[in-house]
Amino acid sequence: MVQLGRHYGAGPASLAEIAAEEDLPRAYLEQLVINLREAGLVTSTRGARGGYELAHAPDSITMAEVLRALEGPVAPMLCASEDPGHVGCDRSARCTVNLLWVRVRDAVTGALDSMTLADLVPPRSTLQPIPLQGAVTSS
Amino acid sequence: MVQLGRHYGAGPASLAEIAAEEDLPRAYLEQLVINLREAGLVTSTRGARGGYELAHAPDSITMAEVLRALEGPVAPMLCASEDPGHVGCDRSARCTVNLLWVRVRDAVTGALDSMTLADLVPPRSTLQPIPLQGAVTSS
DNA sequence: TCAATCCCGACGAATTCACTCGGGATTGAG
DNA sequence: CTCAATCCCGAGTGAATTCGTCGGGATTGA
Repeated sequence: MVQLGRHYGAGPASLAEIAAEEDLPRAYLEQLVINLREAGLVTSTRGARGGYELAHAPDSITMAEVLRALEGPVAPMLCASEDPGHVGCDRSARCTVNLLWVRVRDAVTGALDSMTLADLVPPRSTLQPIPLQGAVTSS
Repeated sequence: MVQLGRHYGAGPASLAEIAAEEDLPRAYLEQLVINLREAGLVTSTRGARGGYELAHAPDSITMAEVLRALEGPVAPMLCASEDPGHVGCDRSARCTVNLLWVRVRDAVTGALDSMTLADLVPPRSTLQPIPLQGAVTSS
């Protein structure tokens, strides 16, 4: 997750922390992170004070990698999956629409490849601290 | 559907015909075509010998129009819908991932806009008649 | 030893997708 | 005029996917 990118270089982050910051159930995050670990994108440290860390720098991890790890091969339709071993649909011979999906798929992967985790880690300077519409202003 | 593109200029095609050629249930096609009609992409003729026709030339209908008619506004995630009146997700303020989805969406619409129905009507000369692997070869 | 943390498999509810069903409204042909 | 072909329409169903839960086991620093 993006949260991990923000946290990069500060040691492992526990799921409990991330769950609190992202407001998502911890049990759910566990499932997601399993895929990230198997894809080699994050490393885990077990035991007390353990947690997860990015396996390498945020700007060397493309969103395509992340998405593939979380949701499988990019495939707008099953007949246009990235996975070379995908099953062709029965109509494959006459189905010209496949061309369309392949183009869409390439457009998507292009967009995903062009962004890295670092692009989504908000530069602190330009990001407002979310003022909660005037609740606790110091003025 | 593409089938209608092939049929362009030959008078209305009945759903029964299309269903036979595409090997899809007629009742299902009815549902799809309703959206195409409401979007002004096809016109219908009722009564005996009626059917559907493209409302204008295949090369003036982009696949983006077709897809929007059939599946609603392009939206890889609900927080990045084309529809300006979409609901922002609760995290909208701090969620930088939105940027990613908007880019993906634009890549997709770009690809869809660049193709017309005419691109998917197979040029007869280059399309094999599907030989059914050597069943009736004349050699 | 103990508590924090990761690890893992199974389960469940909500939503979406592809498709069916049954019947009504229109209209050309005989 | 009548009839059959065809479009029109809303409701319903079954499977798959997505998002999330639950309970318990394995590791490890303090």
